[in-house]
Amino acid sequence: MVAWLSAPETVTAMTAGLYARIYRLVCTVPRGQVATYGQLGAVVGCSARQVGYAMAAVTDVRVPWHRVINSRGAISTRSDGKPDTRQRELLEGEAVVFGPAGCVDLATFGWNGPDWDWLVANGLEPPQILDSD
DNA sequence: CTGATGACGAGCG
DNA sequence: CCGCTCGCCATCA
Repeated sequence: MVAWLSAPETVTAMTAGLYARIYRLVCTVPRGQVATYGQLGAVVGCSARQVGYAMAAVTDVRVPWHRVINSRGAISTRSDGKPDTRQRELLEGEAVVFGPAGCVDLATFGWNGPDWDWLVANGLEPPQILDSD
């Protein structure tokens, strides 16, 4: 499952750490659902910016990057200042509905987060487990 | 090491 | 709801 690091020699060491976790997490987002940058960042322990930065660096086609949108439920613009139309097409192909404002209803299509088993399997402590006493 | 850069997010008017 | 500012922090020159 590390095929996206097919050329580690041409990639800086960082991609093997944070980016790999982000990509692996994105791969767990089921079809027909969407996750936000901040949500993913909260799981892997980084800011939403880093998640967006990681998505920009995705090259592996197996990573469902199109299921990652911003907190408003809209598709973030690329460096061009325009949203990637391909992303919307892919999501609509998974029965994800866009509202009149070009936004997805996160209450309906929002991802609930990774399973506990996934977190443990990836060596991540479940977030927000504040058992007082 | 220093400074600039972003597929972001929360606030504010 | 819309546009703008500021904080965020890994990455890059």
